[in-house]
Amino acid sequence: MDQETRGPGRTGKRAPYANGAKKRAELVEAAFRVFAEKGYLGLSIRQIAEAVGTSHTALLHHFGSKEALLEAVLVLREEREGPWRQELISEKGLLETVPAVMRHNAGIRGVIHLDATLRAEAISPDHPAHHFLLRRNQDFVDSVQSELERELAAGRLREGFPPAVLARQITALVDGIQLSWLYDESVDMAEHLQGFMDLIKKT
Amino acid sequence: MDQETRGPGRTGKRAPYANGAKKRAELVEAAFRVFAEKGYLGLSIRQIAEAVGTSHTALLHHFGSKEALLEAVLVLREEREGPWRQELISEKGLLETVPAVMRHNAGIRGVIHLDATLRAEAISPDHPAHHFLLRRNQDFVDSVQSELERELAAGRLREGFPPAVLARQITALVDGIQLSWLYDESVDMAEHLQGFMDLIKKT
DNA sequence: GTCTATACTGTGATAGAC
DNA sequence: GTCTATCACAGTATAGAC
Repeated sequence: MDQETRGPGRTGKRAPYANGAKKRAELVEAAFRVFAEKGYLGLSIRQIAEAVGTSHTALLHHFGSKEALLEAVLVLREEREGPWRQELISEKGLLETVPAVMRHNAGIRGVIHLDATLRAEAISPDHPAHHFLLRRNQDFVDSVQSELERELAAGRLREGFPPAVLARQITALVDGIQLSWLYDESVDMAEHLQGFMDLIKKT
Repeated sequence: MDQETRGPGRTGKRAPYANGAKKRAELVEAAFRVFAEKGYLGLSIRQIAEAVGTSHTALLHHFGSKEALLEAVLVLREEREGPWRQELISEKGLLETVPAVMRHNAGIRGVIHLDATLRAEAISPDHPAHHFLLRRNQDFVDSVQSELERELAAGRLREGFPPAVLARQITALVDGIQLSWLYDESVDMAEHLQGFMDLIKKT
């Protein structure tokens, strides 16, 4: 949650996670792999700990709660994929990037499953991951919207459809299609997003 | 789940739920009201039982499991709203009905919350409500698709966009926008669905 | 700082008395 | 049909060993 910018703990005493940051990072990494490979099927922290190779209390020592661990996994994913997405956007533009992201997501089912589950669980404002997920979603909407404004200014979009609405539609479509796909993998996520891009493109 | 057509139990002995059906229906009705009014916030069956006015074991006796109760609530909702939706479609057509349904859903937040939560929880195929939700979703996609084909044949839709893809996009958009709205009620669900309808309409 | 051991509360579920 | 125990399991909190 609150990992302020702070150099790798040289002093080794004052700050929490001064040396523990390394161990913590390993655990998140391992947990990420467990989710990505074995999927998210209502795993208890005891099961996660076993798959990762520690005790469940050790996990809690580093993360404080189960939800905090789950959130840390999603943060890791964001850190890992954010730059890659941004690069792809500036290379190929938004209209090609979104379907490409969907193709990529089809390869990390467990993480997408975790994402969908946590997002529904965290609807209540007092859920520990609520604000993180709300912010992440809003950031995504904002980033899509600014790209849409660029495309619109370049004359590549149909007129009369406000980017703010289109941005939220795209975001919602991603969420909804991922849910559909989690229920039935024969749903082609990229195709459905590509279809939407074709709808808003100037003919 | 398996409420076959069966007259109100006259004999009062052989069939399960012969007399219990009345009590069961009351319980579902009460549970529905609890969700619609107080919202779904990780309620335990003990809390639901208290709000409904029974013991949690009585609920389990009638429904077998918590998920079965939740599913029964969604079945009740389907039975209640299905006919209304169908009527609206034949009156106003699909393009006006979908936004109208979103306006209606904005008035039953707790049920929408329950729906979103259960849908994410039931992704795993061995979840008790998995097949019900998969079928309900597929039925919705099919029904939207056949309406789109009618609209297309009537010349009211842009050409080159297969109804099968559009139908799934609309379904996913409904799911995704409802999620967005659960996080932030200032999101206008009807507006976003109306916007999509405008995108696929023939100009 | 890191981890183990242990116990506490609440969950969904089951068995059996009435 | 309903209620009283009781169950195994969940997430969590704390004390203390290394």
